[in-house]
Formats: sequence, structure tokens, C-alpha cells
Amino acid sequence: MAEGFKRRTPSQWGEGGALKAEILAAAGRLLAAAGREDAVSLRAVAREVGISAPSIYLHFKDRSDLVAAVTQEAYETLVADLRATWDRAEAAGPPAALRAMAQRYCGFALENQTRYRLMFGLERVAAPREHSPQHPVWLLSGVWQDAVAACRSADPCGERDRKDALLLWSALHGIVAISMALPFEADREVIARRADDLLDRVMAG
Amino acid sequence: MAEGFKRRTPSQWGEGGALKAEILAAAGRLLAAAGREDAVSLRAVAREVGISAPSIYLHFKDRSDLVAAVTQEAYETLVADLRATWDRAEAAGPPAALRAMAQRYCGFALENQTRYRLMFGLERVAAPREHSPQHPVWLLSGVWQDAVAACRSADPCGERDRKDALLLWSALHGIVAISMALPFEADREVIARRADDLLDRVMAG
DNA sequence: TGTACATCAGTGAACGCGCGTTCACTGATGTAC
DNA sequence: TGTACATCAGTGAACGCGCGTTCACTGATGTAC
Repeated sequence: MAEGFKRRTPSQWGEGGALKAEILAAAGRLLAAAGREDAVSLRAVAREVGISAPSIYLHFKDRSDLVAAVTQEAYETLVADLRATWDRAEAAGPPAALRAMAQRYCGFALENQTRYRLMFGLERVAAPREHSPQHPVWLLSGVWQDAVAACRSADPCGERDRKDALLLWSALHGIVAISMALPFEADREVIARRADDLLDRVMAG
Repeated sequence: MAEGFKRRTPSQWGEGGALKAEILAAAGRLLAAAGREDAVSLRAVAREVGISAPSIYLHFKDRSDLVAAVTQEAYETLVADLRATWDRAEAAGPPAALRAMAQRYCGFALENQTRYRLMFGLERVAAPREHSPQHPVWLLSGVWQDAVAACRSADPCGERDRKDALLLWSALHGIVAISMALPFEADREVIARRADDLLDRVMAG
């Protein structure tokens, strides 16, 4: 074992699950720090947590299982963030809430660039075709559909709502993704203006 | 050396540069086949070409130099493809040509998913800040600006043209990127309709 | 109450792998005198 | 014309590294009788 290695003290009886959460959190930190999925190696995660590498197998089937868990968590965090934004802004009316949500979406992406890239930049999450309805991306898709439908007071989300929701989400993603791909820093206010502009055009029709 | 290894016959005198092109092509094939940037390892490329790994250093500084070259080539291919599309469709008028270009952009992305991901899915191309005007992404940006400006017969591309060009490009990127991230195959016609729909809304304003 | 056993929460050492990169070299082709 | 040398286009072996994963194990805590 290396010099500066701080060993984690083992969990108490019945508290074994605590390590799982610590591993996930450490993997998330590594990802955020390095910005690359490959940074999440079992050995690096183990070092970060202060345990031996094989201990990870007590909680995750293998490396890809761990990465999938990090990805899943990232989706859930984003969805929760957007829903919270909606709830906070709902009193001002659905259109204002949708606008707030669009702004927040861009904000989340810029503040969590590597997590965001993990969700949308790399391969599809490894999930067999039959299970695809469980894919966490549907949660996100649903958030936009609900929001767009609410703006039109159409309780059962119609075909047109679904279409516009997908267009809005896609275009918002494009705005942040392209700005992340350009070789200079994205200015948050510029992005916010573009998102506003987009929203006007998509919801005008 | 392995069993089925087919050794490439060395170039003639003065033809040494031929290997550089072969290495680039092989790297492109590996990337397309595997879909991951990590598939482009010097050893794998050498195997694919039929040479020894150190030979790559005769033409590329190191691994990252090779990957950057593949990326650069991908940008140039896309830009040439779009310009050719514009030229072919220009007779029908700028708006029709712009529409054709938007369609072609989606087509290119779907037909060259891994190349496309290399451009926009991963890190920024490693280029120092001072050199960022040389970044190949500006070529692409310019294509859209020219096209949008032509639609408005504004010869010097105005501020509004630039803004709309970026919005159009970003949103198109979002459409293909999200469809690539969803856990089922993207239907080309559906994508094409979305692109058309988007174009209507962006150029309406 | 004691004691044998079961379970939990891990560990340490080892495996084989592919990788980027460096090094000194080789053989064919051209060139100066 | 011959021959020494320069250049070109590579090669083979080796380096040290970090990785995923497997294996047999250890020590603390709980439980049945």
C-alpha cells in the first residue's frame, strides 16, 4: 500500500451498505475532477475511498455496473433538480416555470459538465433493448413533456406537446453541447439568452 | 509478431509520406468500428496497417497528435460534405439549399456516428487558447453563417445572422445528439422531419 | 453461562493483459568523388 | 566505373505502468444451544 493512503475504518455490523454510497460518491468525485469516464477505474475509486480494490465487488458486479450506477445517479439528480425548479416557479404560471426550467437545465449542464457528458456524450447506457423503457432518459423526457403540456393546459399530453417537448429539450441540449465543444469558455449569461430565445421560437407555434 | 499479421511492404524511396495517410485511414476505421476513442491505440493502429508500433512515431509526435489528426480530418470531411450539398442545391435558391444542408448535416451525423462523437462528444480538441481561431470548429460555424446570410441576401453576415446560424446549428446538433443518446435506433425520416420543423421555426423570426 | 458456529465486511497477493514510449538497430536506395 | 557515405523507411526488444478480476484468507460481531 502506498505512503499517504488513508484507510477507511470498516463499517459496523449491518452497516455494510454505507460503503456502497461512499464508492458511488468517490466515483462521482473522480469523474468530476478528471472529466473522463476512464478516470473511474476500480483501483482509483478504491484509493479515493480508502479501501482495497476487491472490496468494490462486494457492492458492484463489475466496473461497468459501477459506471452505470454513476450514470443513473446523474440522471436522477438532474431530474430532481428540474422538478424542484418547476415547483418553485409554478406559482408564476406554467410558461414562467417552463422558462425557469430551461434556464436551470443549461445551468446544470454548465455546472456539472462531466456528469452531463457522461449522460449524453458517450455511448448509450448499456441496457438490453427489452429493458429500454427503464432507461433513466425517459424520466428526463417526461419532465419536458409534462412542462410543455402544462403550458397548454392539456392534461393528457398530446402528440404535439410531445413533439415540441422533444424539440425544446434537443435544442437546449444542442446549445449547451456546442458551447461546451467550442474552444473557449461558455458565458453563462449568453447561454441563458440563447435558451430564452429558443423557448420563444419553439413555444410560439 | 502474431499469426495472421499481414506485413505491409515498405514504401519506395521518397514515398514515405504514404504511410502517414494509411495510418490516418486505419485509425479512422478502428474508430468507426469500435465507436470509442480508446480503440485508437498506437498498437491497434499499427496492427491494422501492418507495421510495427514505433513506425507511427515517424509521422506523428505521439498518440494525442494522431487522435487530433483524425479529429481534424473528421471536421474537414463534414465541412466539405456540407459545402458540396450547398453547391448542388444552390440553384433552387438559398432557402432550399439551407434546408438541404440541414438535412445533410443530420445524415452525416447518423452515418458517421463515431466520427461525429469524436468531434462533439468528448473533450475539446487539445489546442492552446491562443490558437483557438485555428480550431476546425470555426470552419463549421462559418458554413452555417454563410448559409443563413445568403438566405437573407445580406452579404456581410450580420449580427442577427450569426446568432440565428449558431442557434440553428446548435439545435440541429441537439436533435441528432439526443436521438443518438436515446436507447433505441433513430429513424432517419423522423430526424429529417424534426430538422425541417426546426428550420421553419428558426428562420421564421 | 460458555462455546461452537455463521455471518459480515472486508484484505493482500497474484494473474495476465495491453498500453505508450524509447532505444539501438537494419537493410534498401540514393549521391559525391 | 567503383566505392564510401548519407539518407530513408522502417523494425524488435524492452521498459514500466495501471488496469480488471480472482482467489483464498482474516478478524470482528452476532446467534443457537
